[in-house]
Amino acid sequence: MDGALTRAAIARAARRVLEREGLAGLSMRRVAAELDVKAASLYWHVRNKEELLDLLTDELLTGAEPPPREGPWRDQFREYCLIHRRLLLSVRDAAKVVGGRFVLGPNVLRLLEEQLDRLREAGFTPEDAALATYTLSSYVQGMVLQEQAPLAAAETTGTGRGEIAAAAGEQLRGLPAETFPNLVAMADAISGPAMEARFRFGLELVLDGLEERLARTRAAAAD
Amino acid sequence: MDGALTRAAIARAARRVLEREGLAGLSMRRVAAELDVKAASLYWHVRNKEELLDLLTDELLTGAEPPPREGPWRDQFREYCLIHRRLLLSVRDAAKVVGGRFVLGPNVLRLLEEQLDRLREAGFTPEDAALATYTLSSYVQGMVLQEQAPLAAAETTGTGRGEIAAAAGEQLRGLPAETFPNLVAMADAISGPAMEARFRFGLELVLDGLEERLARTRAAAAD
DNA sequence: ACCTGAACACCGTTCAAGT
DNA sequence: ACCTGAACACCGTTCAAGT
Repeated sequence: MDGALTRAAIARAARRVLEREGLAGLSMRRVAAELDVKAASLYWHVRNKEELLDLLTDELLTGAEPPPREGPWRDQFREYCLIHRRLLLSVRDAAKVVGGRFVLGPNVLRLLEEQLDRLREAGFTPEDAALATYTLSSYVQGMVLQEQAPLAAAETTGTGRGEIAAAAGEQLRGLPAETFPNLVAMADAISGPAMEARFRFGLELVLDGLEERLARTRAAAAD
Repeated sequence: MDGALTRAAIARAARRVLEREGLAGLSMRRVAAELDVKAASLYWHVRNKEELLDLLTDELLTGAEPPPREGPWRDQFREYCLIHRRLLLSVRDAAKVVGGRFVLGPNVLRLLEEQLDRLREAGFTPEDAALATYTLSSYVQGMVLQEQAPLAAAETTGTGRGEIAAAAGEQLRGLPAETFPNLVAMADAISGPAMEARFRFGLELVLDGLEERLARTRAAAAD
């Protein structure tokens, strides 16, 4: 089934290389080698590396299954975002690949369509529904980008992943207290919270905001 | 003043190269050339390119001035985020450089200290203040990353920047209406809103959520 | 229509050698 | 202490040539 050299096969091969070698190791030559082919061959199917990364971006969303369509919309969208986060986290450097890329691939379209449908059903206006999806996906992407950053840093410096947070705490505590009183005093509060807790905090803020917005929409419609 | 080859001078040179050539054109050799020096020389001051990018990340925040410390905290933080956004937008590929990088440079520390101070004064707990800054900066970064993406795409494809949004709208409208009813029907609502409007929408959601959170904190404290 | 060999102009990084 | 020349092992991309 992998015999044919197609765009889909190239995307899957790129994914395997990314998982194994990271973004820095993702070269046209290695993706080609993964497919037992020479680098130049890829250029028949793909304009350049940018386009290959676009294919890879949609490929990375392949496993994404929407949460069950039951219960309050708020719970559904919390799940949506947690799933999105876990998916990105599950592949090395995934957020860096996806971030800053404008792709309307089949998986993106499928997920977007489903989200918009649920938001409309919940009572959001078309404009608010569209804007809500932008907000949520940007937040998830920005947050996972931050979350995967220390891991990348740990790789280059050779330090362990968990130690990075502790090291950050140390660094903050060691700052001059005259110029950075808050950073010193709040060192634990800053470096302490686990990544998932940080993620959930902001997520609930956005969901709170959306709920208020929906309430106002309904009140206006009732007039 | 630029005679000495220091880490600060290297960071400034990297910024100039980034603005002129973009992230793809930012090579050790070009940064070195910008300083009338050979690439190998940089390695005396900097471990590797990753570390140079870390320096550049903090350098990119150099011009960031906090908004005046007056009026409601909510207005102050709206301004903070708008400033942060404009700053990133003002340098080509800035979001891609900053994103996914864990840097506690002088500028980051200075801005973070100031933000935490204002949040504490507004009545947030240390934990909530720390979490709020994570949420806001992740959101800004994720959003600007999206915003700079079409520009990057326009460069490689040769299309104009404004046309990209229109093209996205066209693409959505042209989708099969049976499988993507919402994407087709809402094509305008999705591709229409200007970038700053999209940014402000999500920003107000987060600020709404923070306001609620603060109200609850105060209610609990009053008991 | 699809793949390859060979080449071009670049990379990041190292290290012995210079001053 | 700081910079360079020269080299190494890679890159992305092109294109004439093969089948």
